[in-house]
Amino acid sequence: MITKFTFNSQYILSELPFNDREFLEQIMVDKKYRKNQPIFTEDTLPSGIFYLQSGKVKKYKMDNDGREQIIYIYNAGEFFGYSSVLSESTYGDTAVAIENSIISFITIKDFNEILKNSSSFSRLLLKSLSHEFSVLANLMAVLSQRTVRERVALNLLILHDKYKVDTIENTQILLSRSDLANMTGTVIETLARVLHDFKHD
Amino acid sequence: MITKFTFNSQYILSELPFNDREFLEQIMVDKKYRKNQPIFTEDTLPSGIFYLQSGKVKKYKMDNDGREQIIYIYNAGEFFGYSSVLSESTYGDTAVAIENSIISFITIKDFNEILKNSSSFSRLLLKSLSHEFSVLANLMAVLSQRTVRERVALNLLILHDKYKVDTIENTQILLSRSDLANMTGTVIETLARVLHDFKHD
DNA sequence: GATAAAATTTGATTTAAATCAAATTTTAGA
DNA sequence: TCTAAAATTTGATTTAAATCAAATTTTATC
Repeated sequence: MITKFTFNSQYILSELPFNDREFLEQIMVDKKYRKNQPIFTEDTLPSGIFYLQSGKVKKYKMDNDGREQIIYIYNAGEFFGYSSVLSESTYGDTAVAIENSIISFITIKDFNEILKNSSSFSRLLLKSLSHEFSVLANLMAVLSQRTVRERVALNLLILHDKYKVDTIENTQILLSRSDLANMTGTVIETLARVLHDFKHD
Repeated sequence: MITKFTFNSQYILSELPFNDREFLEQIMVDKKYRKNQPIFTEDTLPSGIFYLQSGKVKKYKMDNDGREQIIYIYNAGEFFGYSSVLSESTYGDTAVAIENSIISFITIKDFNEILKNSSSFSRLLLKSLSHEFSVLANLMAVLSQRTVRERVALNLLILHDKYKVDTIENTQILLSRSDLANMTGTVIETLARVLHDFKHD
């Protein structure tokens, strides 16, 4: 059920043939990002794609009034920022590290190179992107049809899954109220009230 | 601006190398669909992909209470239903013809064949799918951040573009109130009121 | 460790939009 | 063309959630 709301590009690296994977790992360049540090910004041209080695990254769209709608929160092992490169357009959203993160970068040139040479890679990307498309469609339906309470509950489930470590009991969701509100599509006051109510259950 | 909200897979056919296009057009099988006839249904397994020769098709998700959220309305020249095949999953939504339509069908077998043999085709699909992903992200932000009035106005612009014929003046949006409401994420009563208000402007 | 700043919670009020209900108009079928 | 059914509009009311405001708690900095 939760898979309807989570991307799964993690399998790209693991399912890639050895040679392709070797090449990819050689050309990736790691960089550390501190919490709150931007990775790319809406409406700018992409210079490559990203692979999240560790940490968490939020991707959001900002409206005219400065309200942000979080589209997705990426977890370790996921590729991101590739759809703008593939569609040959500017970034449609902004990506910011919400924890200290280590992110690998692959230049457009290298990305196109591997895309050209590896049909496995492009096939895996197509598969991953198709799933991501369905996730956004599911999120769309939730945003328009479910109440704030239901959306908060769903997002807590999704986040629990993303933040889970060794044992389920130890899972802590280290996310600000404003990020959770911006994921859910509500304001922080309403979110605080809903969370308060949930504690009685 | 409107391009942020419209798919553009039309270019796939036109940009395809001659041989690939020939092959594709040979294997496509046309079928007529009457208004309101379903094309595929949520949670069923895909047996191929579709190309809309003429007419209009809505794709929507149904929630438990029977409310539908329209994800997209396809126009002539667009491919659809391919993301479920690519992600190797069941259909995440239901497609229904909202006008009498002619739709070409390509079996999974043939689709995978051309995908394997034509790097142009897979590259074009990747490009198209990436754009479609960004469209859904944009729609998500609109659904969560804009008022009903704003969403209705935006959807009228989008539909005007989809329904436009020879001259702009002749454009008629032949879409039921309930479909427009389900696109906008509202109920028909509210939609009727908003449209009433718009007529004074 | 004290203090300021930021984040979160709680309270009161407003508002946009849904719901419920009924009237009117349009469409389709006999 | 008449009639019934479906679609749309209009009206009254309710409700979920946003907004405005202030208090409290947490976090970061000197």
